[in-house]
Amino acid sequence: MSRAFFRQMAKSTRVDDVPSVSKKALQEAGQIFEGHLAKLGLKQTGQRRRILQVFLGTREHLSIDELYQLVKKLDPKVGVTTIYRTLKLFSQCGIASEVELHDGISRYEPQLNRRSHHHMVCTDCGDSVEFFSPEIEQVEVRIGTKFRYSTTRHFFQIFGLCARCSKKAQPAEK
Amino acid sequence: MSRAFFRQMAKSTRVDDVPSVSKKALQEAGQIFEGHLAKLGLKQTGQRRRILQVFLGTREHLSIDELYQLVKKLDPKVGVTTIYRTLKLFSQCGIASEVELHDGISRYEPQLNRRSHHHMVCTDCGDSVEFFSPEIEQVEVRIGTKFRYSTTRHFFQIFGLCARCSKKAQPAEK
DNA sequence: TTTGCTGCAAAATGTTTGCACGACC
DNA sequence: GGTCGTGCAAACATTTTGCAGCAAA
Repeated sequence: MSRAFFRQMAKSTRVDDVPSVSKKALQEAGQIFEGHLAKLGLKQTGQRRRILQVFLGTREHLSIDELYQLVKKLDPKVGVTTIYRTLKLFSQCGIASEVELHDGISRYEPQLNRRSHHHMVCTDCGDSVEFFSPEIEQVEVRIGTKFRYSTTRHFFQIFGLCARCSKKAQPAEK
Repeated sequence: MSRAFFRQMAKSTRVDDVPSVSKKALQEAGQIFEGHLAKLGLKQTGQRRRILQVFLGTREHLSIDELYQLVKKLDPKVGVTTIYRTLKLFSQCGIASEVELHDGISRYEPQLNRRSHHHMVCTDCGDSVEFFSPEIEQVEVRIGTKFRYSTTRHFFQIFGLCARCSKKAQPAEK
């Protein structure tokens, strides 16, 4: 029963511009998503499958609109509304995580593929750097245990000025 | 020259509902702000002074509207627009930091008073725990150095289920 | 006196909602 | 067949912008 979802997804894969996903990731996410839908009494649909597939093929923090554009290449008939609603579902079951980049736009990225990477964002020019940090994982575990939370994810982001912008700001500083 | 700002601010303080600020904090922030304005060739105004004063008296992540309501008690004539513009200035010079609580609303909190505390939030019931973690500071420093960013702050938040909610969820899980 | 600031209202942006039709189970 | 999902358009909420009068330097 749990495989139906994945099999159906595999069928609908064949558009050039849409990034491709590894079977394994697709299967893993498909199962999680299917389980989540079942738990809530929701249905599997073509749109949800396609959005998941496209979404999993991405890496960078995607705005709703960017994902919308990508999905439209695979299925021109989808509406933005569906993207919003579906991403909310992804978020709920841990397939997607929301990334706030300071620009007032909601951004999401796949959570399953990419374990724990974080962003450092320049508050002036908006440039960002990606980094990894195992300590952060450990903190999540430690704090979770301490307060008896079963943790699912975390959000960590550093803000500051990138080299260029801080150079620009320095001379005027007294 | 650098004290004028603080002195003027002190004068305008006397409304009951508005949280009070310590002189020290007010002075420190006032100087930073004044310097920032000077650097950009901007002017000191009564509104900016009052907004700073009210803002410094707060602790929790404030939405623009919440701050707006507070400021109006002190000065009923201010407009929201001014709050937006002024908070942007606070942000720029490190007096305020933006806090994204994943609810689509921009929130700010004083950066100078409160050092590095974090939250762990239950995604089911919304309950939250506050905790401190020195490792996180270290990561900020290390990553900042590595990529030549001059960091000003970070945001760290853990998500999961609190003890009660995870107990509730267990039995249904297969 | 010059330049920047303010508040208002209008505009722009991002997101949510109501609804009729269509798809899934 | 019943329920849930979809896309559209309208509604909503938040934030930004243009502008005329006001205030600080």
